[in-house]
Amino acid sequence: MTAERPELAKAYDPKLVEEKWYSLWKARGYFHAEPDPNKTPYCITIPPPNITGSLHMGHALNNSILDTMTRWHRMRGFCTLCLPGTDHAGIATQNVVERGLAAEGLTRHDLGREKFIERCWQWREQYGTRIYYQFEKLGCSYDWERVRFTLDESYVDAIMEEFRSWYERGLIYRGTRVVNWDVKFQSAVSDIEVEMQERKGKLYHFRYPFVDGSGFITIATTRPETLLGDAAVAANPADPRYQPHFGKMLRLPLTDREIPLIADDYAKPEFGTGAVKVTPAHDLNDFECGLRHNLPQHIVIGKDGSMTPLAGSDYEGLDRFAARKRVVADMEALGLVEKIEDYTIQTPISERSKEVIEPLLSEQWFVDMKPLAAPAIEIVQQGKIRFVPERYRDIYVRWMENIRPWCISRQLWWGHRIPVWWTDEPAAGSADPEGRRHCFARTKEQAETALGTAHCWQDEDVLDTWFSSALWPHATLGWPVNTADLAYFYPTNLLSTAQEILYLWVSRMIMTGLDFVKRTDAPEADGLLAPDGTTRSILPFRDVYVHATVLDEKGERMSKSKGNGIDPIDLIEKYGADATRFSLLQQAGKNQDIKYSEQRTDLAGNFCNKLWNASRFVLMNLDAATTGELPAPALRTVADRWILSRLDATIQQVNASLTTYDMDDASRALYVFFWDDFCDWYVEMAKPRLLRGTEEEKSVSQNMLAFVLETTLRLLHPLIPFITEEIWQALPHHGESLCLAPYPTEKTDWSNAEAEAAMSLTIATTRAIRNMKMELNIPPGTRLAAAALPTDATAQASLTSNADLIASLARLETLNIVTSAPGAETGKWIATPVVGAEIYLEIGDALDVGKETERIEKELAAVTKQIERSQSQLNNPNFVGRAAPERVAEERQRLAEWQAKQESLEERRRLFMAS
RNA sequence: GGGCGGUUGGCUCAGUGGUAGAGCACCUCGUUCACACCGAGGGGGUCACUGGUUCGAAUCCAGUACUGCCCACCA
Repeated sequence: MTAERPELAKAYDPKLVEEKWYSLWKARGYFHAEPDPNKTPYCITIPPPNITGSLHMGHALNNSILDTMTRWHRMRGFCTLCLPGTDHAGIATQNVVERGLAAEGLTRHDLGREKFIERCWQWREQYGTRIYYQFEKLGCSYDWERVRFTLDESYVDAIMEEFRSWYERGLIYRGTRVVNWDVKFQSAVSDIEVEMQERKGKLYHFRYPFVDGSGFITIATTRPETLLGDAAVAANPADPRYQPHFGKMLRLPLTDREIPLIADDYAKPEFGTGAVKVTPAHDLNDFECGLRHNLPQHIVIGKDGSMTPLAGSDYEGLDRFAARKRVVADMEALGLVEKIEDYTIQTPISERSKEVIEPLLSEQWFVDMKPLAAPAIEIVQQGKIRFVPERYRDIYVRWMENIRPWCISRQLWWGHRIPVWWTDEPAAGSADPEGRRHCFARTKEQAETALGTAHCWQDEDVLDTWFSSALWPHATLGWPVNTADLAYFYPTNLLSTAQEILYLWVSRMIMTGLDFVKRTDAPEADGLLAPDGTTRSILPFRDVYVHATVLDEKGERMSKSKGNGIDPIDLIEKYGADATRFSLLQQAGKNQDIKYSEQRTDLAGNFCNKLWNASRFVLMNLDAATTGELPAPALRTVADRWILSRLDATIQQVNASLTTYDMDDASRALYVFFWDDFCDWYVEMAKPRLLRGTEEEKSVSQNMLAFVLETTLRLLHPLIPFITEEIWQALPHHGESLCLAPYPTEKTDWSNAEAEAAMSLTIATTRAIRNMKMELNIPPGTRLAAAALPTDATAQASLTSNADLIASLARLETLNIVTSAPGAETGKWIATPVVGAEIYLEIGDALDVGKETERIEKELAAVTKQIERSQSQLNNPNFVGRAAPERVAEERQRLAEWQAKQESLEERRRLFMAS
């Protein structure tokens, strides 16, 4: 308990509050974690943002969630590590650096590989970590002493080990197949980095004549330029239109080639003419079809997107789109165009360059994913990795079951160069004159030894960025070295991410984790028994939370090109980090997307302001002797017992909601408790004793307020860390920072049904009186006398003990608890029934018979409606016979209450009619 | 084409079998002791549609419509 406590400024200014705390927390090392055998570990390795990135709304949402979970566990006493880092982001970074070069009129080839990579590093030094500063602004309590980057030396060791292992096991292999080719980067990109867009195009119907002059076949295509690479025309074997012609040769127009008409069930009879041209080098389907029929693979489009010599001298060197026009024109000149239709084409676009992807036959490195996917499916099906929301589990499994080989080579410079060395000299003693061989090696020396020759060179390509991020959870903790961190913090607890990288990233982390991290003494829940039967393959994380996508207020995806993005840093500047976090957490539940509007943050800021002002009120009424210790039960008023009961319910709700990642429920529970229960009722009920009570009453009230507020701040801190710390420091408290204060846990002895019932009668009575005054336009300053006629002994007791309280809340002169209705003959009072009592308000000459009759009629109508509903239910023999008996009794009770109310209203109406 | 969501007051969303809710917006009132970024009171919804299950459906089931997202090699 510190005697000297800082004071709270009069007005809440998030900027002043937030600036000082982060650096203090960081300097004191609260966020740094070292393995502690006396504690349970809790670990998150945050999704590493690209070094090209700056904070966007998705980051803000995800990191608000991650930090809330981190702070919550730290306060609960876990040894808590949240490890930050960044991703080198191959294509994205190369893109920005090349753009920079272009501004200087240079290309990467002007610099050469080495100099270019130097430029990338410079860029990374300059801008690559600015997002860390933005995380700090958001309040993220990450361990900055453990920052990792995917090109760190130790991280590279992990990637080399991954490659070596898969290479030696034959899982990594060299293959020639059609890949998605990005002509701008001149590199392969993965299926996942290709987005399909609907674009307007044409469907061209071309005639291919038979060589023997017996007519022609019409085929349809959206890419006429690929005609030049056609190796066959296929039709379905069951298609009677083509059955007589299978095996006949066709003359491929614009070329001197003859191609066969083949039978393959990949051709669908119902589409177009039922005949499809086959271009094995430029279409994945055609490629596979070509393999089945041993067709030649004519590469007619080159890596730069222009036509190759194989396309013929008329076309060589033309850009693919120019070649398209030229082919159409030439076909028209030959009279071989049957028709051209408008057509919507699903066009593959490269996510990074936005260029149309060219499917292209090329030689690449692949990983065979099937054997890696099997355990990754099993562990999820066994429920050892929990997906939240659950629906993503099935989506994951379905995708994993259909997994395809992963092309991991990229023809880029920025990234991890593939650790494979080549030579064209035959191995010693080998009879094979075709000596092209390769081996795994990290250095030329190793390669020379392995290949047995000095004449060798390293593969030019680099690895797909996701090849490195796939190792994130274990590689950041030290793998392949079995460090103390890895032993203690792994498996990690939570992976929270956006749904679009479920496959790209999450599934691959699961596969690599299970494949590479194995332990002999691991508990069953941490993994799968490995094939050797003595070790267990360890899962990388226990929970996968897939957060919502943040859309704009119209429900559209935020994007730079649309210009509808919101910069979270602007929000933090304007409303504060606490309001920004709270507004996002309030919307983060099991929903698939969030329609965000700035108004939400403004409103969350109002909540912070309310918190500030209510705290200021409490603080200004404390004195030096206030300890903030909970007063003994005998000293607590019914209101005190009530607020503790509400507080306990809130503690339980918040802890339960955080366990299931229902941030929205946790936020709502805290909002309602603080604003409605604490501010609107408890503080108002505390005022008489706090401001005008005896010394003892005052002291109990001060300690109650300080205690409840301090507990509430601890509950709120993981969500809104800055403002809660600022206020907490000004309150009586234990410890040096709220970051390290214990998180509230349920206190079942606070739960108090009796106090809740008594307070709900108090609140209902207060509302009834306020309502009567308002409806009859009684000037607010008027102090009236009121009476309450309880319907039973319990109500009698609680009304009697709370009479003064109600009088104060409802601004009455007095509230008398009576045993019979006040004299009806005066006609100067009005009444409202509540559950448990009849409330009378004496308004004397202010009574307006017309208005009062109107008020009674309105209430009667509502009551009558309820009675009718209730009666029809109770008159239904099926309901009485089949519904649960408690339910029927409850309905009877309810009906009785409505009827009592109706009776009293009718009685009142009669009196008014008479007067 | 396949899969998965959503549809509740003017707006944004809670509510998963038993009396339709919140915040904002709207209307009325309020400058005495934290907060007008506030307080008090009020109006406003046949819970998208159709059918089914049930004593009883916003809630469960089937279908329809609209809408969004993810996946996919139909020329």
